[in-house]
Amino acid sequence: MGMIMANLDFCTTPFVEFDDTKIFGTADTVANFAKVAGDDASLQRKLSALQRGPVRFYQNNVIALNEDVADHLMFVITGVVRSCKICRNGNRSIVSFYLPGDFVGWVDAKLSLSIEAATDTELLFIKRKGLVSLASQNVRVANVMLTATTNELARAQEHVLLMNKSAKCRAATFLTDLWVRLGKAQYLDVPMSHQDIADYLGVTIETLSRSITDLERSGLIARVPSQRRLILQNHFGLRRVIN
Amino acid sequence: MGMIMANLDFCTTPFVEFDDTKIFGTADTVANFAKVAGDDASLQRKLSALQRGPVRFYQNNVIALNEDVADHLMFVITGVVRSCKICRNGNRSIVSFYLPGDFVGWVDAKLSLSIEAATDTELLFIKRKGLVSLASQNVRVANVMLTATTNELARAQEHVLLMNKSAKCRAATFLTDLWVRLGKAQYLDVPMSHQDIADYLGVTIETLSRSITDLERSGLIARVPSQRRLILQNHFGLRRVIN
DNA sequence: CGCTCATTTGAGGAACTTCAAGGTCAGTGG
DNA sequence: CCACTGACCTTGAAGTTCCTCAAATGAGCG
Repeated sequence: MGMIMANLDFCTTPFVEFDDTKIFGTADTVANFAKVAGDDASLQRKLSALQRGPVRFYQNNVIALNEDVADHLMFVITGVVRSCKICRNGNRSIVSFYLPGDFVGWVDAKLSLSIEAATDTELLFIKRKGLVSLASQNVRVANVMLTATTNELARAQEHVLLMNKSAKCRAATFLTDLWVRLGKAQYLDVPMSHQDIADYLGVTIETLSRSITDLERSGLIARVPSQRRLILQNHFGLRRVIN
Repeated sequence: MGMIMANLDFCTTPFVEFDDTKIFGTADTVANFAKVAGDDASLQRKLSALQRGPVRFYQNNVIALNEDVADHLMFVITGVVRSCKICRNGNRSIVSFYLPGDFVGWVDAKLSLSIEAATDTELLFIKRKGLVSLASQNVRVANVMLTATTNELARAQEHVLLMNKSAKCRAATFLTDLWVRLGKAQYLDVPMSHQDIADYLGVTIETLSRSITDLERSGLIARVPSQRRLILQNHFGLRRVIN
């Protein structure tokens, strides 16, 4: 089964695999936590003993504050999850988006982020300690955990790099990476709101809008009216902007 | 032994501990990789079999390109290491600083960063595969790895958050966190150059200089002339700026 | 249609960068 | 001891990017 690990947000290189077996789902589909176990039926049972759910959340529901995730990790099955922080002056920053196949909640407490549903979403809740102790008995589980954390680390580092670029570059990078993650389809249907994207990219919604309009005027992308749907037209040109 | 895990860069909450035993060194001292093993002599031997070094690098030496770190992880014993990227227009971004007790190189390949010595430094090179397989036999090693990666992830996420603040706030945050990490001594001796700090904070060196001068004029910090030495005078005021 | 919410557009202002020059300090050689 | 040098940091003035505030437009829905 050529399933792809949804390694998640949008400033990162496309697909990540664990071992030789690609696991989890693509971004626009459904991920399956049991696949962490591969064909090992006994391990599958142990894994499912750790999980609760799937639990459904609607757009903009708060799923957890990460003070609360000390006991549980989350696993995204469908939809998009965001982790964000609102600081005293009212500004919101989105630290990360999580797509199907991603684990949420590696980082507990330290920074107090809010885990929220960016779209309607379904999640599994997984007992953290159980998973950790399973990992110390099973190489496959340990590797999945290490891969998941280092992948998220890589994405966070790319995010830091992105914040040093111009607004237009940030927008072009975001859209291109999203398009790649969603399987390079003809149309790019953006699942999250402009406000979410703006808060992720560290610009205002007005600046984001202007950046996208700018990309459109340059012929790099086109918009299908009346939907959050785009077409990336000039990949070479986009690559030039991104760099 | 009340040793503190040097969890590294400067936008993060102060001290992180693993298990009940605090390991590694403080930032201004020397870290010891063998302490990962605790009192287990057999494990200590296995760990030291994986390591090469310590290897010494001088300031601004390139230690590795992270395409090269597929086989090896690094462990900082003394000094400060930076990971950075220079993009086509010549701008340099520093993604992270690593202090004694930190592991460098969890993220291989994906984003092509350069690992460099921000000060004179001593490193251990550790066989990645050996450590990973050791972790699947030993809970303690597995936990150290998970803690190290999630700590670095937390720092990277704080870094993202920091990039959405004003230049003055970024500078105040950086200096305060650095002061905490260095043990809250009377003086804060900044180990890295202003250029490095500026590239880490995503501002120009001029803006950084103006921000620091501004903090000084407000009486929040004071400078000891002729050295990279500061005194944080008004912690309450700094906290107000940081937020 | 009329409402609401999301996005777009415009004009002015603030924050930061760029460019250019000056200052400080440690090391070096006279 | 002093001048010279180079690395590093600071300061000033002008320019650019992005933000803020305000208003208009568009999309979805009863």
